[in-house]
Parts: sequence; C-alpha cells; structure tokens
Amino acid sequence: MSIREVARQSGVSVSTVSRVFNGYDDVSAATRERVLETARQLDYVPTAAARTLVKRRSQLLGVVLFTGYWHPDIHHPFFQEVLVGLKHGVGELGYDLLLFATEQPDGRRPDPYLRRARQHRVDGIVLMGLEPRDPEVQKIVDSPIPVMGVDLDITGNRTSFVSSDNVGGARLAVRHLHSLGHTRIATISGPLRTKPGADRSLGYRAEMRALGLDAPAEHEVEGDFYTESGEEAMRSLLSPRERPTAVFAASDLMALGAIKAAQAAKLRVPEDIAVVGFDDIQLAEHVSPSLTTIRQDKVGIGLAAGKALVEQIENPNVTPPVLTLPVELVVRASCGGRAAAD
Amino acid sequence: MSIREVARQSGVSVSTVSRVFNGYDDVSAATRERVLETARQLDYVPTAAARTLVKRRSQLLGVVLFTGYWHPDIHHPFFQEVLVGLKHGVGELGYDLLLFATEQPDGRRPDPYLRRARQHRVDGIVLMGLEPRDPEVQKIVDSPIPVMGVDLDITGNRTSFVSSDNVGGARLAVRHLHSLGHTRIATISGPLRTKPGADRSLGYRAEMRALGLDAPAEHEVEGDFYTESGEEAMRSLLSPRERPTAVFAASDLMALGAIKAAQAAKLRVPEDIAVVGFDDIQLAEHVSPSLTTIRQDKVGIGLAAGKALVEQIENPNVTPPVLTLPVELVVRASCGGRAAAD
DNA sequence: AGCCGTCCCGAAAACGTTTTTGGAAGGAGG
DNA sequence: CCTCCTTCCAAAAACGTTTTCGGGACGGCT
Repeated sequence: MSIREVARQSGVSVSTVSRVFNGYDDVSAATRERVLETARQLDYVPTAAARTLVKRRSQLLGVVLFTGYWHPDIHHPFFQEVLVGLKHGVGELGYDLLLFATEQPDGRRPDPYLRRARQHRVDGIVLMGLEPRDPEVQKIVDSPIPVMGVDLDITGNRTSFVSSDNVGGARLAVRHLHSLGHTRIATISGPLRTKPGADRSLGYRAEMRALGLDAPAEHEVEGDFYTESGEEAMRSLLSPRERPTAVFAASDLMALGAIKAAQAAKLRVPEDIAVVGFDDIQLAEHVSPSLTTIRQDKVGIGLAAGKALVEQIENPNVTPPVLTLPVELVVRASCGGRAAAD
Repeated sequence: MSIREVARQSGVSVSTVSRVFNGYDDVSAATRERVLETARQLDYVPTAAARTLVKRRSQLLGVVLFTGYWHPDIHHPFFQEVLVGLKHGVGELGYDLLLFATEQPDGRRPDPYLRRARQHRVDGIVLMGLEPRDPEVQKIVDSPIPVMGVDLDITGNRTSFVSSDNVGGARLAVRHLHSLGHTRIATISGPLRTKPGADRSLGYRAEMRALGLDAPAEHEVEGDFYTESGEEAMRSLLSPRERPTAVFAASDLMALGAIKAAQAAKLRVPEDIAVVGFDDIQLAEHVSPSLTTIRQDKVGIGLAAGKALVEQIENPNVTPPVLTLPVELVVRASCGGRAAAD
C-alpha cells in the first residue's frame, strides 16, 4: 500500500511512481500505464501526511468559525451558507477544509487557532464569526500564512477580506423607504465595532444626507444583530413623540424583533411603521408580514473567499484585493409600497 | 523549529524532547522544564504530518456533508446545528474536523470520499446529508474506518448512527392532535427511503392505530422534506370531500408549505385545519401562525455523534450502540388548543 | 568516430516525528 | 567488591513521500 510496493510490483523505482502520480511528463507512456494499473490493483492511495511533510504544504485550508453554541440565538444562518460556498469554491481547486474544533463551551480556546494551523501546516486560513479585536486574530494576521476574513476587516501582508457591499445596501434600503414617501427614517444598527455594523450605519447616514433628510442621534440605536436587541431598540425608537415612520434594521433578525415590538405597541406594519431588514435569511420570506430586505449573496461570499484565498496561496507576491460583493433589494410586504398587495 | 533544534538547544536528545511533549513520565523534572522552556522560546510547534506518518493516525475526523448547493432549498438549517454540536463534541476530546470539499456543482464527486479519507488517514468519519443507498456510503461502511451516520441508518462492524426518536416524535404529534379533538388526521411524510422519513411515517401509523383512528392510504402523501413538496401534498390532501381536519407534516418546511396551500384554499389555520411540523427550525416560532412542532435537539445530535465516534475509535473492540435522542413537543399556534390565544 | 541532446529512469537525501532498544549512572543489598 | 534494580536518557530505525542529481541509451550531427 505504500509507493514502494507499487514500485516493486511494477518493476520501476519509487521516484518513477511518484512522477507518475504527480503528472510529470518525463515518463514513457508504457511505464505510466503499467504503474497506474498496478496501483489500481493494489488500491494504492498516496499518504497525505508524507507528502505534506516533504512539500511543506497540506492542500488544507483552516477554517476558524467561532460559534458560541451557548448563545441562544447562535443559529445565525449566515455562516452555514458561507461555509457551503467556501466548500464548493475550494473543492474545485483541490483543497479541503480543516475546521478547527478548539473552542470550549465557556469561550476559552485552549490551543490557539494559530498554533493548530501551524501544526497542520494549513496553506491558508479563513476567519469568520470572531470579534475584530480578538488578540488571536491579530496574531493570525501577523503570521506568514495567507488569511481571508469574512465580514471581518483585516488587512496585511498576505491577508484580505470579503464582505457584502454594506454601505451600498444600507443606502439602497433608505432610498427605497424614501421613495415610498417616508422622511422620518430611523435605523437599528449592528455593533459599530464590527465592519458590517459600522458600514451599514455609514450607508444609512450617507444616504440620509444625500436625500436631505434629518437623521438625529436618537434615530439611531445600536443592536447586536440578534432578535432581542431589535425588539429593545424598537421600543426606544417608539418612545419619542415624533416617532419615525420607517426603520432600517441592519439585520433581518433585528427587523423581526422590531416588528414584534411595534406590534406589541399596537402599531401596524407596514401601515403605521415600515421596516426593512438586511441579509435575506430564510425566515424573511416566510414571516408575516414578509420582510423587505437587502439580500446578501452568502454562498457567493464563501465562494469568493475560497477562490481568493487559493489565489493568494498560489501567487504570494500579489497583494490580495479587498472583495466586495453586490447586494440586492428584495421587496416584500414589511414596508408597504408596491408589494403591499401581496 | 523542528524537534531537532529544540533538542540541540536544550542539550538533550530528540527522543527526550518527544517524550516531554507526549507527557511520558520517564524524564526528570529538571530536563522537562528545560526542554519546555527552550521550546517556548523557539516557539516550537510539533508537526502533525510527521506525527501522523509514524503513528498512523491523525486526530482528524472526516466529515462528509452533502450539500447540493444548487438545490434551491438547500438552506436546510438542520446540519448547521449538528455541525456546531459535532465541533464542540470532538473539540474537547482533542480532534479536529476535516470537511471534505470534494463535491462538484453537478453532484459528481470526482475523488470518492473514502479515498480522501484514507489519504488523510482520518481516524473516523461522520456521514450526513447523503442518500442512504449511495454506493459510496456502502464502501465507506465496509472500510475499516469507524463511521457514524447522522440520520442515516447504517450499521456494521465499526459503524453506527444517531438520530432523533422519530417514531416517538411522530406519535407525540398525532397524540397531541387527537387530544385537541381531531380524528381525521393526515400526514405528509418525508421520503420513505430515508430513515427519518420512514420512522416518522411509522410512528404516525402506530399512533393512529393505538388511538383507534382511521388512517386511509389517501391520508398519507409523501414529500421530500422541502417546502414546495408540502404545498403540493397539502393540495392533494384537500381535494377529497372528506378532508382531514389536521395534518402532521414530517418537517417544518413541509408544514410551512402545507399552511401556505391551506391558506391559498381559503382555509384558516388552525381553525379550519391544524398543522404540526417536525424539527423546530428557527423559522417555526417566527412564522405566522407560529408552528406547533416536534423539537429535535440538533446540537445534541452532533455532540452525541462526535463523542460516540471518538469512543469507537478509542475502543475498537466494543460494538457501538445506535443512539436515539429524545424529542419534545413544542406547542405554538398552528394547531389551536391551549396556545390558540397566543 | 566522436560529440551532443533528448528521453527515461534510478539512488539517495530529506522532511519531522515516535518508538524500540539498550546503556550509563547511581544506589541498595548481599 | 559484586550484583541487581531504578531512573533517566541516547541512538537509530521507521513512517511514505518528493526532489535533486546524475547516468545510460539512443539517435542525429559533424
């Protein structure tokens, strides 16, 4: 089952077998066939470990996906789809994914990610779901291993990131609301320390300004992307006497919470207050009223991240570009307008 | 950076360093400390490939997660949570996950999973999302590598599987419906060739019989777990003159479709027809009417699968038990009754 | 004939560990 | 003084590849 055995049985040297399996062309068609045939008979499979040892690369991409599973709302569907995209993206290029399972229930990570990555000699790392200022992130970025962030703005020598066009999406959302006649438009932003949170907030403000609308400070409240924070935020948005007639929530989950809070306050959505979300998670179309939202191409993000990472691995000299994927407005029922009839 | 360097700098032999790092006790406290210290200074990390080569095991668990990403409804949230559970389960035990990315957009898998598994010398394999009669599955089961199926009934020498108590769950569902006064209870089953599909159908029939209720053939129609099939199934259920007053759908997604179809037929849910689902996906509580359903402990399934697999790896002599996790009835609005006031 | 180029292929070193085998040092017991 | 355990450690083989270096065979030139 080792290359040695194949060599013996086909009457050639070890190096020749190796050459055959690596597709070198300096081996005659006849020997190639003979080697391939005996390999097939012996059911020979090359050992990755040995190859990794000598080539100093593993054809493996490390994935650190921070999913605190104790978080009640962890089921954030975003990363699942990104992962699917990632998988398909790198699969075609001959890489497999190494999912680091080094996270403890209490959030401690006993064996730092970077250490595991080096241990396995992964050729690249994908970072998702962790806090931008996690010290471990910085260590990884500073390492010589190529890194791609997903919704995590890191840059460096061999590192870059991919995310949706968050500011564009936010602008799209408020523009839509405005086109429906709203002028008092509030926002429930994501955590401003995260890239998507900050950018969507930026986009909101930019578009409000561009439209000549007033965006007083009390019309922007910060959530954490999850449902409850949306509920809470909406309550505080509703308290002033001049309440907004529309709100742009920086995530669908928060939009949901917002709608719930509005309904609890006896307001009708969208008649009394319009809501638009961000993400287009599966929920969005099934919920009632169905959610108008900004759709992110989640699979596409994974795909892009994978391909870009491999690109960076195989061309270490070119500095990797920051990738921004387009988003799309999906009009449903939660803000009335032309879809109100649905 | 190799063990050799550490040995040189701390004035001991290579084997001693190895012993220190593997926690053998036949090394004096003094040398141990010295070695550890220089290792720290050199920032030494042992190379997994070399270790794998000689120990013939990798501390890696292969995961084959078949996710046709071209399927419009692929976003099935089930596996995401299972994966999270799996990750945490095996992480504590010192294993990492190797996610095979060898699936092509058109469904071809160019390099069979088993081959990759052997290549990387994974210590065990987790199978999820694939068809029970996929020939590749059989090959994997027949291999000497320990295997755990998730919702995939495979058994063999070193193989077993874990799933929810599907028949119990189904019985729970129809019992609940019956307790609400329903007697004409239909079901939209999952694909009967899959374990969960078959078992939930079995449970439905068993409970109907136990309750002395009539379950004519036209009251059971087979779907594929996804939304559209539920819609379609509901339409055919509604056509006979003696239409059911309640239906048990073998998945939440199908329940959703069913509700949609019922509403399209101008029936009110739950007043005119009650629906209960299975899974308790995130959608279930947000949809309107919110879904009464049977909750699966998805994270728990992953956790159990991981632990059981590792158990089997480390105790190859004991034959692994089939694991069945309890489910739970979650009463919401979609079938009236005591939650109708919600 | 002699020289050179091309085409195939083999020998051997290297990658970084673990494990087996055995041996030196030192103390205890006779 | 001799023998016999312990305790600690070193040497070396083994794991299964890739890659470098070089060499034989063969044909075509001059």
